[in-house]
Amino acid sequence: MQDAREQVPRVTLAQVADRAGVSLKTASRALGGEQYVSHETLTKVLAAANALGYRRNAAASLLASGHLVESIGLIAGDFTNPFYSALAQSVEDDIRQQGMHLSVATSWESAEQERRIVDDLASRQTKALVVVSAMSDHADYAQVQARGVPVVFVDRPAVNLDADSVVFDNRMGGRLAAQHLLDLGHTRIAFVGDYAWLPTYRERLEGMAAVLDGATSSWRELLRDDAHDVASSRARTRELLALPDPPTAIVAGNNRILLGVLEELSATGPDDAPAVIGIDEPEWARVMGITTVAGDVEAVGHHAARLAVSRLGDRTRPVEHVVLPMRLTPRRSTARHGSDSAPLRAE
Amino acid sequence: MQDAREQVPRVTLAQVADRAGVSLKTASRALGGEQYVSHETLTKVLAAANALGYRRNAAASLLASGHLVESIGLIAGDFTNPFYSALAQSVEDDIRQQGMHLSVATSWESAEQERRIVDDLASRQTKALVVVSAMSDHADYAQVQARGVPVVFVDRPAVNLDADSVVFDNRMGGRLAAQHLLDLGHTRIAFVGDYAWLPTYRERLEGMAAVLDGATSSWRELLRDDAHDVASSRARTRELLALPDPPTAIVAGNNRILLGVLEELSATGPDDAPAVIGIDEPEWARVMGITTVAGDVEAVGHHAARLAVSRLGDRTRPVEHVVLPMRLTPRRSTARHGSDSAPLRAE
DNA sequence: ATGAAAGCGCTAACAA
DNA sequence: TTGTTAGCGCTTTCAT
Repeated sequence: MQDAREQVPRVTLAQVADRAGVSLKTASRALGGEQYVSHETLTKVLAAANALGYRRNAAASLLASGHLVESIGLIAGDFTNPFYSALAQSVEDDIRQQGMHLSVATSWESAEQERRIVDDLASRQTKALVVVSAMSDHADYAQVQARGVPVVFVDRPAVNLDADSVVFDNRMGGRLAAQHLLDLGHTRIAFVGDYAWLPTYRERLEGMAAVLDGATSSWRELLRDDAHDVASSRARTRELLALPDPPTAIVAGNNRILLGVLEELSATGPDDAPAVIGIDEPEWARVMGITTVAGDVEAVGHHAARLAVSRLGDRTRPVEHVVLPMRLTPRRSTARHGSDSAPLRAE
Repeated sequence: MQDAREQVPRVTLAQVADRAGVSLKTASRALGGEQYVSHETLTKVLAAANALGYRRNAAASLLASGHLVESIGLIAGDFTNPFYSALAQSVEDDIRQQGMHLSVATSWESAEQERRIVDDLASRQTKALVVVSAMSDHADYAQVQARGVPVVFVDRPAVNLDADSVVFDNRMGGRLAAQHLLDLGHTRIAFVGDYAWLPTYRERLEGMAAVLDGATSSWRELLRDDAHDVASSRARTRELLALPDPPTAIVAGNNRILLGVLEELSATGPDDAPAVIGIDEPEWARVMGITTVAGDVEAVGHHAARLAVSRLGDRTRPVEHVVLPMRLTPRRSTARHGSDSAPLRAE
């Protein structure tokens, strides 16, 4: 199938015009859907184009007409994660209003894949990049910027690079979660987190530490990380529940992890299920009665779009770092003990 | 902010080269990150570019280098809906492997918005279109095809147009749901559906009718449609529950609707909560124990990508219509009465 | 309703 | 390491 594309030495408008026996411009008019083409010529040209398998060269068309490509690229983990798809949606909303397109690409949290995509996107088509980066150092992005492509870092700040960024106040998030549980009287508080190299992970942890280090000694034993998907989160949760003295509360580091924790709890089905707090606000948290700590993802998208576009217009403006607050929404997954507190019942 | 972009009369490479006191090509090399540029020149050029606010014209660059833009466009309702984001992800996977980009755009289920997007995408940048169409007639898409842009219709078939399509066997879905409930002894079966004009809605309904029309007379009174979002779905559900003789089972026409139904049930919290079946398979259905009827969304994406790309290579191949099966996954939301059947407990 | 010529802004060869 | 010269494939005038 790829062969099919490569064998064909790219039919041009000139060839179509030739075959149809008309001028270049006439063929252009016909294919472009302009007016002032007789029905007869139209038919001829369309037939010729079809026979030759003609396809307009977008670059040439754009160039000649003076239109700008104006598309911005979004690179994120994967769009199956509602956090990323919500982000994509809000960036798209903004970007399209400005008459630009949004190209999406998935890094699957791989730094190499990210680098490949950035090269591909930035070096040619894309005017600006919004990226949830899987890299731990961003010095290389300086080249991208030097080539005139602004980069906005989202959810995770840029390291060793001067660039716009939009992130949540993750320390605040960690603090809120920990404090809420502490207030409820929990002392055995577990945290199941994403990859340990993630700045979001670290900051959330720091926030929890700020609250818990003085209050309870055990929590660091109840720390689990590297739970980037549902399966690994379930495994970590299983471990925790199997402990001689299992946690009475679990904080799930993001929505994927939360899903894993809940699946495991629902499968295990202990009657004394631990309290649960999820970081992120997936759409199902409300029905499931899960207490969450989250920021406004839409706002992130809007800020990112705004920063990307504004830098397109003014390259000299100083770098901006937007930090958005997180807030806690209490629900029944952390309701007081004695009341109906189990988030789920067993199968 | 838009002004910022329009005021600037588009700086060209030539101007940058001028200002840096080098040749056009040297400037090109510097900005392009090629080798064979002295550090000194590089600095000069970068400074000039920066001062002028230069940004490379992607179209010109692409054209000159002979590279193809090769991006395909996906138009769907909105990517906040997990059905669409899963679709986007699987199309992106395939498309990127072929060295192409995926551009996404949201119609918000508006035919006019869709038309605008199609014009925008198809007439210039995009090589092929994958669309979940909000239109009820697709004759106009013939122009798009005539201009050499293949269109693949996904989830909803093309009307009055010869085009590739990938859809689910929605009648089968309706039948499966209805039969399952009938087998469980339900007679008051409600259906809360999406917009009535949607082919998916109609077909699912037809499937249910095929099973229920002979078996129970009441079900058509328990039919509600036009529930495209969570709020309207909640409203329809509330209506149904308020009926003198409320349904003992509810089929939710898609994942948004399902969420609404569940939210309403959870808020209302009747102890004799109705059985629930959701059409679609959102990631949270398993934890919540919701019986679902769904097809393989990833497969849809893969087929769509395959069809789009293959038609790029062979325009003469006959149109293909892929119909994918749906299957039912029984969970506790339709567990037999007497056992622990409530899908949720009240707040 | 159709055609001829002149570029769009950039990069690939080639030369220096 | 840098500069010169041709175009890339298409759309725009401006004719006719």
